Amino acid sequence: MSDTALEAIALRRAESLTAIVQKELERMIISGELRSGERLNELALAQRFGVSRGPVREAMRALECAHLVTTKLNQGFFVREISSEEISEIYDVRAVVYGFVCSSLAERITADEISNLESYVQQMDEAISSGNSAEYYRINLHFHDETVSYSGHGCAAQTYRSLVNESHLTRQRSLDTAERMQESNDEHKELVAALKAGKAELARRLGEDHALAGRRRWQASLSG
Amino acid sequence: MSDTALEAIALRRAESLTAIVQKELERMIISGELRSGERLNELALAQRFGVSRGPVREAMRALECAHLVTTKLNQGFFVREISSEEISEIYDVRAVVYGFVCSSLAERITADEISNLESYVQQMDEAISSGNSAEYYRINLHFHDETVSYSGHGCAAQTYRSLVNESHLTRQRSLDTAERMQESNDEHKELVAALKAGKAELARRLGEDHALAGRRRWQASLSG
DNA sequence: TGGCCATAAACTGTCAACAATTTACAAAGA
DNA sequence: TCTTTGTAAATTGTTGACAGTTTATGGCCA
Repeated sequence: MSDTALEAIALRRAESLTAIVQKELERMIISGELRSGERLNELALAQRFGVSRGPVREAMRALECAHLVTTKLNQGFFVREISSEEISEIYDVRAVVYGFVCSSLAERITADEISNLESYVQQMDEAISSGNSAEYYRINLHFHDETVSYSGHGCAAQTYRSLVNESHLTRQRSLDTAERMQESNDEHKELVAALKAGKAELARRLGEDHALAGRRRWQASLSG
Repeated sequence: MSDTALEAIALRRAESLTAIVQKELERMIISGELRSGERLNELALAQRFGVSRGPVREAMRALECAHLVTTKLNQGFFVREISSEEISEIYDVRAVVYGFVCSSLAERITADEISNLESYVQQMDEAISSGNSAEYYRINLHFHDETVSYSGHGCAAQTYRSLVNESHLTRQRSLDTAERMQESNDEHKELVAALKAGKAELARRLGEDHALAGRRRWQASLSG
């Protein structure tokens, strides 16, 4: 059988409509394409995706469990509206989980991984220099996602990513000034240095503090 | 309108079939009524609950997101099989989250809440005396659930409970010997004392250590 | 003009049916 | 006896339809 035929079969078998719809809805919510509090019309979404309501409802049940949408009986699904208090709480839990991830990582990180992280830090510095906050935001997300990947701790990674996903429900972007971006990236540098030195307890504290500092920057961006 | 009629309407409106089925499936999985790795026949379950396959599938999608079931395309849903490594990882994250919960709680716990916790500790001592490990297990779960409730931290509570739920996928019960139960309850006593004294950092450490000691007891029960 | 009620439209919750795939089973051949 | 192959049964993935609820519309009356 040809490779392309095998690929076609693999693609066909790769995932259900529910999985595809779920990913796309998640993307639309996180990106803000679907706004906070917005009602999700099942039929309209189904037609947009070219599927029936069944897969759409299944996808929404999964997103409900992930706290990205809520449901009211006989009224349907809504993009979750998240309060400042809830965001603040997420930062708390993210902080201790990320602290744990960093301490674990300090004891197992490889030379390649360190150089990757250093590269991201440099790219973020460049993004700051060119005033490209969107680019900084993107690399910053990737930097943290890579650290949790490198930690090799599946449960911590899942927990962390789930909390980050929830955080995206606020459209407030805290890293929008050069000053805050620089502050944040300086913390990255300290953290990477601790990871490189294999100082687990220091990395834990720096990781935790970085998340909590992120909350302070977010809070500052609320008033500013 | 009569009270009973209002109640009936309230009940009718309270939740969807999906929510009811989800709760029941969750209970059946956690209790072990549905075994690890077992395939979940949609039609059979639907008929058992007296509903159609739609609500059953929606419930399973939510449980999939909660990591209680997995899915294979065209093969359906299965109760998640969890490895020792995964259980061990869950203990790690539970530990840091529970440590955070305890430190928060130390700074806000009320006198009533303290006396409740003390009461649970005493009940657990009695369960040990009478050799009732099932009762100990039950109260122990409740004790920890109450501490996270009292913390008032919704996100930490949800995260903790979700992890505890996953833990239940292992049918291994670590608190099956009087020695381990006593050890565990002694830690409870220390923790409650720290909470009572308002010592946040100590409570954090004791909460975290208690969870990690729980893992050691679980590991001991594996070999023993 | 503004509020209220009746009616129609839209939408959700649920179900039953169909198509496609997987699994079980039995017969045929080595 | 052990594969292998082909067929039937069972099961999943998906769809469309129906009932009940909610929301929107419009006329009526104060």
